[in-house]
Amino acid sequence: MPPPPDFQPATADEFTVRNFIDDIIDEELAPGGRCYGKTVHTRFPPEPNGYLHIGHAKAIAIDFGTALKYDGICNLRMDDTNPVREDIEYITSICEDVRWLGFDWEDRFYYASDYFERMYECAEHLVLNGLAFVCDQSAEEMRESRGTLTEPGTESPWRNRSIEENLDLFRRMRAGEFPDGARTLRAKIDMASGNMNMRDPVIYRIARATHHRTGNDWCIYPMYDFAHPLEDAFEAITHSLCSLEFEDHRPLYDWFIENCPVPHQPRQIEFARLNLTNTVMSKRKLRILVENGSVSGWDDPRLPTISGLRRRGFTPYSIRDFCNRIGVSKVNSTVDYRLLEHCLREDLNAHAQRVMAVLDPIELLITNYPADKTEILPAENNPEDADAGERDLSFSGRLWIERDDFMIKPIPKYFRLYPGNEVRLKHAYIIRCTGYETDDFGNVARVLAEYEPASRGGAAPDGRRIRGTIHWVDQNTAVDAEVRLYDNLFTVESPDNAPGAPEDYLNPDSLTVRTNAKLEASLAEPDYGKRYQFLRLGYFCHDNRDSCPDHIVFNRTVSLRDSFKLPTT
RNA sequence: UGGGAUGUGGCCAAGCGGUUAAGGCACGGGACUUUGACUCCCGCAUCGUAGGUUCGAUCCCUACCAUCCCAGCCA
Repeated sequence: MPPPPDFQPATADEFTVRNFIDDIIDEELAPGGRCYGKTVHTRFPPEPNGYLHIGHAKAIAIDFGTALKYDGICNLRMDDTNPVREDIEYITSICEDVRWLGFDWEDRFYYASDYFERMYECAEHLVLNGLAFVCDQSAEEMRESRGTLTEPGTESPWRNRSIEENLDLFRRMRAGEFPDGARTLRAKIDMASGNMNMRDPVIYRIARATHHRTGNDWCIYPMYDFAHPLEDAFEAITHSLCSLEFEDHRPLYDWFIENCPVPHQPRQIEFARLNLTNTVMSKRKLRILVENGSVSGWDDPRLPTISGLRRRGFTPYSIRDFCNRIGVSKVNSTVDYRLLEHCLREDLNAHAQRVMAVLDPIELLITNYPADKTEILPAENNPEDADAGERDLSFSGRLWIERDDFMIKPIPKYFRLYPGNEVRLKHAYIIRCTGYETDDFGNVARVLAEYEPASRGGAAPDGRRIRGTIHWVDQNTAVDAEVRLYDNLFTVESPDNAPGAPEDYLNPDSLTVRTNAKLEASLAEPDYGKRYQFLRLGYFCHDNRDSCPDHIVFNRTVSLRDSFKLPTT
């Protein structure tokens, strides 16, 4: 598939932070090790039943990143073994997201469903070796006989059928002779195991569901525990990296690898999945937010979905950087979302084009500036990047400035505009506030000031210090726009652990819309995928869904750090 | 006396018997500043607890405590 417009491919030199998985791999790659002489081969195996989120980004970064570190390869594989939950629509979005994140599976895009025939053969092999049996227990009976966490289960009455009968029954299961749920194929392991997964787990169920790829070819489908190790083995995966909850599935993973005729012996290694403060990460909880209208959709910019982050304006690099910085370990943890913001700002600071925009405008009238005069002032595009060049700004005596940048009676340490005070208009002139006008309601409607002609460009001719510099937009050329400001979706750090439901902690101010924003003229044409810094306000990008030339809509990706807090009114 | 795993500062996370116990984020100071941004300085831990082994333990042993995962014909 073609790369997305803001494609930033991941490179091996990004992945230098070592972790415990690398220690294991190093050992296995050494002479005499399990993988001596082999190419490290990993895979990212999403189930196509939902959208990817930043938790997946961590897994993706580990799977693809580990391959990159070792000059190995990583497959993208749709783990589509349960047709009743999966849908083709998710496949495209998953591919798009992985690609956007900067990872490349080249020609190694696979479907678990492509292995259904080989998996079936493995199952027959188990039957033939007396390691699997067809069980007639109902789901309820099976649950009852499974035992509990502290008590062993009891063996199924069908456990000791002959190999011939099992083979016959299993073939008839495949042939569609039995109704859904009537029988299962189970591995014959140990009903007394302390590990529930080893208590004769089901490996095939009967389900007449139309599979998005195999259609109605099958009426039996393999279970994850059986299918996954086989998929890995078929693809010659050396390291099957997954999250912690599969730790106690590993004995079963190994059991299938040992007992099935597979060409390779992959090893499963588990790591802790990502949790982020002030948000939720599970597909189920995200779905609730989408379906109950708490957010506008799966790509709502407040969501930690990859599509939401993309729409919000995150860069792929910042997400990869974040994944590298949080590290990889086996400790359940919740990472402060501010680390994510830090990675974002760091990337954006270096690359975002600076522009000026006023989100909550009030008029500034420069009384000693000729009424019909207009001039063009140069402005640097990015002080962090000398190659970014300059652009022209139009200036006149009638400007828009930020409401927050004026106070009738200044609070302590306020060095913006107030009667009598001097301030610099960024890139333009030094002005002194001479007064203000209010509307019928007593609100400030217009600020009056005089400019110092000799300070063109912003420098004080006598070198005196000007404490405050504010941004502005020329009324003559201003572009109207809607600007959306975002804050945490939840007011508590761990909505997952707080009493009640996450929805009880939704932040009513997670979205603030400024419908009357004024932008400098250079922003008249939408440039999707381009990131801007609105001076003193933060980083912004066009909303990739709603912004158009007739109605410009910007999203605030993240605010600038701000050590000065205006009292909240 | 079910099984599996984990415990290093507010949040992540190095450390693998001898270190002043890395680094990042956050936080608090300060410098610089035509973005109160950026950048730069400074500050910020005795390693879950209790014993033990050792000349010496965050690293080894024992016990205890806490937390997480597992009883889908989901993945």
